[in-house]
Amino acid sequence: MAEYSKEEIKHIEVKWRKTWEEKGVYKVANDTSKPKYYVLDMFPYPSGAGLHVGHPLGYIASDIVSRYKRIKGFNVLHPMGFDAFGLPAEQYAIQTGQHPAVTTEKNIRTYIEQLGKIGFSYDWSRKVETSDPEYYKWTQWIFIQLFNSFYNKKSDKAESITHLIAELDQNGNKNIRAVCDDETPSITAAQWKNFNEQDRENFLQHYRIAYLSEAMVNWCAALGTVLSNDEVKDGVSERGGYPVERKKMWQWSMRISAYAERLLTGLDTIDWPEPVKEMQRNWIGKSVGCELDFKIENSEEKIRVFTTRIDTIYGVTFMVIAPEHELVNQITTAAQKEEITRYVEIAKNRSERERMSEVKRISGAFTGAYVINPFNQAKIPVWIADYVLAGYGTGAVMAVPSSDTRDYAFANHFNLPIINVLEGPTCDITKDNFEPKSGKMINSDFLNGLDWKVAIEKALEKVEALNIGTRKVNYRMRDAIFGRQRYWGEPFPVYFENEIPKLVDINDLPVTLPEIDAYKPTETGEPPLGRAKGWNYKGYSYELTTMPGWAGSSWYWFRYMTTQEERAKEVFATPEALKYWKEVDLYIGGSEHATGHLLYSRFWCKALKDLGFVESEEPFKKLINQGHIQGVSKFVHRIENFVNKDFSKGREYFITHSVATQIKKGTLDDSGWRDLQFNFIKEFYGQLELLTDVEEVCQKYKDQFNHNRKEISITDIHADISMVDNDVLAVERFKHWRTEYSNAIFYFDNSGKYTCGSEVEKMSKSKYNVVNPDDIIEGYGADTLRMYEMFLGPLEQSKPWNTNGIDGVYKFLRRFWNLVHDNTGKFKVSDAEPTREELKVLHKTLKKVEQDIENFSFNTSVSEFMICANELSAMKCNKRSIIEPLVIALSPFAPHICEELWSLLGHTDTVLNATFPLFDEQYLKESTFTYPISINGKMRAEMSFPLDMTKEDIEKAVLASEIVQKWTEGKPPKKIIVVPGRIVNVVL
RNA sequence: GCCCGGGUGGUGAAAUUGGUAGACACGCAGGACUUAAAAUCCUGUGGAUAGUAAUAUCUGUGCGGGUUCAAGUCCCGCCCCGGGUACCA
Repeated sequence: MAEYSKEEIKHIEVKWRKTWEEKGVYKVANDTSKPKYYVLDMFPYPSGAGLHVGHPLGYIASDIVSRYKRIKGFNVLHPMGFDAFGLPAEQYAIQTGQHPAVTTEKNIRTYIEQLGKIGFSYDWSRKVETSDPEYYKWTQWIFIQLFNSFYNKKSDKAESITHLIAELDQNGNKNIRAVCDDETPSITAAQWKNFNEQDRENFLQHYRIAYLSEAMVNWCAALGTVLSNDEVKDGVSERGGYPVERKKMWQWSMRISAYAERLLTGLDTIDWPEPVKEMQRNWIGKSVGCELDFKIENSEEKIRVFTTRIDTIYGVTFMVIAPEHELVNQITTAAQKEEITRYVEIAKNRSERERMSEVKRISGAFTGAYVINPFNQAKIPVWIADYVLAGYGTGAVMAVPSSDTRDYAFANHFNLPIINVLEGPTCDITKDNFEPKSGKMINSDFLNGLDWKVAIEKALEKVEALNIGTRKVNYRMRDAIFGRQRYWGEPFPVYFENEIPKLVDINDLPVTLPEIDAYKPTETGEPPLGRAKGWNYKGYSYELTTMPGWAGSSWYWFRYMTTQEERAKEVFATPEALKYWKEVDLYIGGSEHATGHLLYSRFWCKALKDLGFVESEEPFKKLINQGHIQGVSKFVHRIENFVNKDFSKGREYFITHSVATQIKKGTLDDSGWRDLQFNFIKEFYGQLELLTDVEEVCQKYKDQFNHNRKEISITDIHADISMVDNDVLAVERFKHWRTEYSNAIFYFDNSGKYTCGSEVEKMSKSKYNVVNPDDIIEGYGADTLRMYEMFLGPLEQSKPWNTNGIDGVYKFLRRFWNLVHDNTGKFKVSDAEPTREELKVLHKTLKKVEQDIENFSFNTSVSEFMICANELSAMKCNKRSIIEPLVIALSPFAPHICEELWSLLGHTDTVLNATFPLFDEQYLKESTFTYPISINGKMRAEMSFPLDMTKEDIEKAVLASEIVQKWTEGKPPKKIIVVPGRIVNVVL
């Protein structure tokens, strides 16, 4: 007996969460008698800032689906865990010396506690943490499987490396068709047999799926570590500003390129948002073309290029190779040496992103060398330029300035010739409508007159006939670097014996992270693990890099399938569980993972399937992207160079938002500036000067202010959003928080308030704009938080957080509660027969809600519930036959209040074991429809007609109506369109 | 730069996928209850013009064009914002 008040909400929510836990209602068994449904949220990284209101957005959605599917009769797996390895914890460790495991554990505990308060139906007994040795043991185990595999093109799948070795023993590699490095030599069985152990391993590395290779990295000598592109700004490290150089390093890599084709075609079999599929397709970047050798003039060397447009071969007027190309030094003539060296030096350390994005700044250098066009023996100059990347294709392009815009810009800039080889209305590269894939060939010898597509095929035949190149499918996707020069990651199950990488015995897993004295690289530039004392495998030193962040998250959904008890069985997941759960039915997470996590996970899933460990080819059947909740940051505005420093004695001056904006725009007028001066003086001297008027004061202190307005600027400084209410700053709290500003002077607006500026930014601790779900729950309860986050808008959309509308959701829940509570707060339900109107409201709601959940349109289902509660309130309906089905339908959204009402309605079992009520179409049938009557497409009137009325009758009735008569002025309309059950449009 | 997404009242948004633009909320305004405030309830609310009023007309979905009986929705060209761009997760 109570009102739906703050105290009551807390009481109800705490009570039910405790009961659910005690009864273990969320514990999921691998119960094969029921159909399964696997709902997964993307693994959170437990950051030190704790959970903010952005995190639960997707979790609430997946929880609604989980609860809904459960009351629809499915056995639902809905687990949660933590992607616990990562750079932030390590960065924190470097700064504070705290072991990352300690801070990570602490953060995880906070997350679990915060998640617990929202009422999620997770089966916590299945939790995984990637940094837990019991978990990463299996990550290491998977690495071992991949190390021991190669990709056989004949069977089109990964196989054991022993198959490859057997074949090498027999025939060398002449019959082997496997994915391997480009520079893999051809060897005979005899050669193979003569190889010593090291040669053999080096050779096998060309084939292994997990292998060592030289890869380009951003090396920062001062920090002794490798940096991500993210951490490099303008060629120097973001932290500290130390120089960064591009350097080749031996790194573990994953031969994901072997799976390029399957990753591409697999996209057609999964229900993912089209944009994400598109991004993966672009990332994989399949292009069909050919590789072609150009002989270097006066040399035996050749330069190999890849092109998709071999048809334009007669338009090649120069060649561009990457500054890192291996032949650069060799081919450069003495005269060009200096220029080339200088260019290479500059280009080398620029990031790929910079090199690709700076399209307007054209740069390059001539090597002095020439190659010969194999089709017409034309002599072609060879340039280097940084728009050509070494890592893509062959690192060399045959430039056709008449059909490629970058080549054209380059040719234009350096005055290189341009030969048109295509003719047609859209073939002129200087025109806006230029379309490279159009027209017919000209200036192209035997290709003349052919359509470009046909010409490609003809030219390819010629290439093959002349034996100067081969057809080739190229993928933009490169193999994935799998090593990190960091501490806080999975150690590799690898040690080195005489520089030969060898695997740790499976029975010795896991290789646990050793303790080290500091989380920094060693003095000699080795990774942090180099500091570990006495850390070795049977006397041999371990691999010192660790696995990247994506290692642990590339298989975690399999681990969840296995119950805690089964995990003791020494398997990464039991075969029974894998067979039952197969793959994730619904995966919810951000689209920022489109080309990282989601691609790597698909890759590992396929590899594990090839090796016979799992059943599914694809890990995530359906994917939904969730938008991000952004923060709204608040700013105070500090005016710079306005008051003389000697005079102000270091006191800062903060001015209210409207004035700051005027200063920024340069629209503040003279009296505004005068007020600024006057206010400063007034505040500076306290009450002393109040007797004098503004003009006088300003005149007196004229010299204390800068009157050159061009030198005056505004600096925006973050204010913690907890100190800002409705844009108004609590000035004293701000001064207390930022003691360096404790004696600052504030300039208020007319109403005597200090108004802050705001901006939408990422929600982050450093921007002081984090909103914690705990605070919302404290004020309104978890049910309101859940429904409000859904009510905010479509799940996929990003939006800034604001609590402006939260009262509406809270009021709805209270209204729903009040349907079955009288005004003294007493529970009251009627067993009377429902009216037809009440049944209509019920079934309309059930229909809409079910459809909306199936379409993941949760915001509209919340609205529908609101409409329903409004209508039932108006009818004063408290009938059990109406309320009870609604309680079940609402329970996935607001589980606490519904569980309470369910129990008040007399049920002893949890509402989770109820069955979702089906809607009945018979209550929704209408016999008439109110047609909008438009004139020339503009709605002018409404008219009701029976739904079975014929078009002709409607037409007559509409034309006869007064309103239409008014518009037609008696003349017959040009046309009249009647769409039954939709609209009538009269065209005049 | 390239790839992907988004832009609708003062605010969050909705719109049967080409068919009444602004459902549902917040906010605001007015009213009821109250000694008063809070809470609650009721009414109104895109903008402009005219009218005491019911109402009427025009205008309106980032900007400029187009297709159509009909465009927030489809097509072409721009502008702005967010994500990714290979060691953030």
